[in-house]
Amino acid sequence: MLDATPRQSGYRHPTDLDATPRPARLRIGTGSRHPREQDRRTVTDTARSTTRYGTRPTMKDVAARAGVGLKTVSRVVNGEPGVTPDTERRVQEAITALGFRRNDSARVLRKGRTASIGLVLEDLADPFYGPLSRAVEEVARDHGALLINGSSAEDPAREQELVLALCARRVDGLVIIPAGTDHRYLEPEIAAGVATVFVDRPAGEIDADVVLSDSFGGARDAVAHLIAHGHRRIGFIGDQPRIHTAIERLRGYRAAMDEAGLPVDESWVALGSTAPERVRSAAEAMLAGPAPVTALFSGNNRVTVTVVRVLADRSRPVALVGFDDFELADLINPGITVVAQDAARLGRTAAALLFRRLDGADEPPQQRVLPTRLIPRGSGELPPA
Amino acid sequence: MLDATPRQSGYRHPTDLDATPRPARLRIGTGSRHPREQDRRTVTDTARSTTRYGTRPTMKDVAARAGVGLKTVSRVVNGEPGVTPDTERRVQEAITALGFRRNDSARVLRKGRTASIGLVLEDLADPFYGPLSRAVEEVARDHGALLINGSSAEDPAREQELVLALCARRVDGLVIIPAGTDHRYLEPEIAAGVATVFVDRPAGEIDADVVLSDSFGGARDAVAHLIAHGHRRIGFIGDQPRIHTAIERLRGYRAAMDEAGLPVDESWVALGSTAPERVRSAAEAMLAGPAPVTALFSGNNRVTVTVVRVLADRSRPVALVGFDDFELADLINPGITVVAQDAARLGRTAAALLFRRLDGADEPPQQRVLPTRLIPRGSGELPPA
DNA sequence: GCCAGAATTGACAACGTTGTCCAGACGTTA
DNA sequence: TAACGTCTGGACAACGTTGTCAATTCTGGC
Repeated sequence: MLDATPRQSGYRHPTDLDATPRPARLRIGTGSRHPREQDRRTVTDTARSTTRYGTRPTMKDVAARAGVGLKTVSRVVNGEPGVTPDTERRVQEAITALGFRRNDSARVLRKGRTASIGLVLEDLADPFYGPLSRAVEEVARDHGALLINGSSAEDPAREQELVLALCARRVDGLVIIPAGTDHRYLEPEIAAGVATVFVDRPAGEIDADVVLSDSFGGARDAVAHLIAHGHRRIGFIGDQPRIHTAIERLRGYRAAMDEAGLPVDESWVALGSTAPERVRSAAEAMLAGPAPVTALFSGNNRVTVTVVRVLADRSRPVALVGFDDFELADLINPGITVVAQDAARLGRTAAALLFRRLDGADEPPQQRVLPTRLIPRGSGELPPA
Repeated sequence: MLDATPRQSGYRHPTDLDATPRPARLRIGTGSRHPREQDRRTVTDTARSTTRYGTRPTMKDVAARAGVGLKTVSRVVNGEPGVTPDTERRVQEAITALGFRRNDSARVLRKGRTASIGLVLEDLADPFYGPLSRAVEEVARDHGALLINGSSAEDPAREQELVLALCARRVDGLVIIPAGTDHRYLEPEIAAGVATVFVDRPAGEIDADVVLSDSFGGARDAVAHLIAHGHRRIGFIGDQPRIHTAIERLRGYRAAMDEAGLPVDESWVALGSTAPERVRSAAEAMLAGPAPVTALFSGNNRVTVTVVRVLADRSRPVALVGFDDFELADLINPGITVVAQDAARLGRTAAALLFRRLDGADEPPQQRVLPTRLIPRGSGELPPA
């Protein structure tokens, strides 16, 4: 696990994300620029070609070409008032001729704001996070900000690495789907004004805004639904117990069983990796033996998919309710009954909260819990076999 | 459509992405910092609190606190040699005490490289792009770079806006899934050394690296597969003709029909929006009438999903092959036969090419075409009804 | 034609970092 | 002890932009 602060020995630039010893470094196409060349800018502007490789015109170049002062160029570029049409035209021509584009790095340095926010999630390739990320992006766009995102791969160390790299880039705010359980490393950042909102799972050991789905309630509904359809032996396969939602959903499962006065055999509960092999063996274990479960509740979309495959291989029908909706769930036969959470809404809500903070809202950290929705499609309404 | 270069009247900062007139601006929590306050840094370091809101310690602060020079702090932070262990320890303590984190904006400005790349795609929420984005991210991570991504929503103006905003941030390279057909606006950027790789669709009007899937070949295989199973009247529903892959897949469709000596009734071909309603009505039109098609070839995953829904509502079986694989395609009954392209591999290939360029590879632009794979699952093997 | 006041313009100093280069401190050798 | 390297540390000037503020040019009214 990386330290939150730089060390000398073995210290790596926070953006040097590669863990391999390979000395992979970015280099621009021109190779390392000899320092003496840095003075090239002082040659007459006619010596500079628009297409000179690896060199970009600056406002100074534009100013020289247009025969105006540096600040005037800045004014034109930023649409500030106080420039005569004639001057503006000359500057515009120079800008076009040189292919100038303002260097936002310098702007950021000067202004102190980056108009960008960071999103750290588990895996962008997961169909649950795509819409969430897109929703955050849209809100950011509405506020004129860009989105930088990174996947933690459910690894706390990598999460921290990413978050700190984003902080070093001076993102204005962070939306985090936490992998780790201790976020005290964020304290100096938050104190320094980086707005931070956690999504899907609460922050660990610090007080911060959180937007959650109602995992407990959704899970309880799901299991109650199965019970209502006559099931007594119900299995639960969930994610690693380190993950908050997994625990909450397990709690919901137990609550529903408890409320119905049903005992829970511990062999009916499997928390762990969502890797297909593990889920498969867990499901098969629950479905074997003299008193197999007659229904399964799966803790997230990845688990559900694997369980569906397992059940497809069997003749005896087994009821199934999955947490998370997924595309085409209605086209499988029977349709898969799910507890749907609205990923896009999670993202939108979190991003809206973030920008409220950035706009100066000074309220205590809040926790928002979004409701889930049970969608019956057939698999959850199968009677016990 | 935005100009490629700044104008005064109505000019918007390239990162001011919102198209609405609302004056949405980022503001940090502390409100606008009065310029006079900028001198606060010269007060004694004991006056600064670690948790002072909205203010971040700089190397200068660390240096003052550790009683060393500025450059020494820089050396420690960057793990450069030439610092005694004792000095290093003092600096480390100051860093920790102040919660210092290097400001990468300043670093970027000084060094000229950002160690970040941009990815512009159509829609992050599309399950095809999630894995692609993740693959690009992984390669970037291996090279110590961060990924900034944006969705163009298939709008050329928005694509350009995004790309130029990324250029203003001085990303080192760009991976673009183009929405537009004219990328000459990128010429100055490429000339300035921004490595650029296009993915999924070729660049318009400029010469650049491209990584594609074999749309033509994949489509031809798909349709030939249907023909081999006895179909003579085959419909094709694809994306907008503006999109390169749509055209290529149509070409593949025609080629297969042609090679089999089959005529193509123009009512069997529908290119246009992939919005569900449109696809639905297109499919229903092809399936109606006295000589309906007996098989459908759908041009991408969104189309396929809608077509599957349409076919699920009908009693007469209709064969279907879809371009793009998707999760659970095997669990629908019958399983959906698809032409699979490897989105992750597209992303990996493109990113690898990009970093080759950044590492100084000086080859002419190249085009890579990745093969597709026909996966028979049942729906494509149905005989004509 | 002259002056006040407004409008335009540009010089300059930050922003926080890193590269260069020089000044001391220290240890070694003659 | 003097002369010589080597090692450490720091002063300083960039990087490209924007905020301040003063200088300059224009305008209109007399």
